[in-house]
Amino acid sequence: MNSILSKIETLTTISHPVRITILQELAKGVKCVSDLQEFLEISQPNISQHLSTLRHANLIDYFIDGRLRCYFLKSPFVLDILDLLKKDYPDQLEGPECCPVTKKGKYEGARNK
Amino acid sequence: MNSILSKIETLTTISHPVRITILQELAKGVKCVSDLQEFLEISQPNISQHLSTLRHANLIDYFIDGRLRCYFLKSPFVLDILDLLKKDYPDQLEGPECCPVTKKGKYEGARNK
DNA sequence: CATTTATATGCAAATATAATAATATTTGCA
DNA sequence: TGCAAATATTATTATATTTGCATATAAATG
Repeated sequence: MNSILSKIETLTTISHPVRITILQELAKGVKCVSDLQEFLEISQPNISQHLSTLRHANLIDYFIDGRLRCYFLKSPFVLDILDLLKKDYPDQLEGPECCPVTKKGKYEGARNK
Repeated sequence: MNSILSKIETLTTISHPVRITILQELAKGVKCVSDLQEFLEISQPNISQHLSTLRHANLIDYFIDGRLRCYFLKSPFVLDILDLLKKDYPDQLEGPECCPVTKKGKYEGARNK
């Protein structure tokens, strides 16, 4: 789980509004499927599918309580991502002032974008 | 750029090995397309396509130096994500010990997963 | 001005993803 | 046992993404 590639796969997996919402809920605590149904305006089978996707990506797991499946968050990396989603950002970084150096460029200072 | 939804879109956009590699390079400094060609083992048109994707997502921009296009990173959010990609994580969070409370569960302690 | 270099664009084929609908599985309880 | 609740699975369809290839554009060079 620490290779760049597996983290990119994780990003791919979680980059979906429904799955992010599920993960945000699970970050608050254990939830069973019907708890999640109250938050999500999609069908139960669709929720199950998203849960299955997240589980196969090793990001969540569950235990069983009777007929409930109680899901919880398993990935510390995902927790960090969720934090960044809450964070506030300035619109954009300042671009390089002028004369950046790349291998091929001479860059005499013109920035005629 | 500060809504959760636009951040999720950003995640979707960057969740691709080639695009992450491009962004990591740009995080180090300005690069023109042919600089990037040395890192990436894909065709030039394909690189241009990824750059175009990133640019339309407002994550990078460029300025022109002669026939070079000098790309740079524009999104502070992406910088933070790139940092997380380098970070080291424990394999997984500890699950809830027992008896978590959800709306519907009684959870008398059994954790017969 | 023709050619070369750097880069972009458009389109088609292959592939992946998402939502939906229908059905199945498991458990609790009467 | 049998039924209902909670959840999962599968197939199907619709849509999006990725890549390769051919071509286009724009600036520099001879």
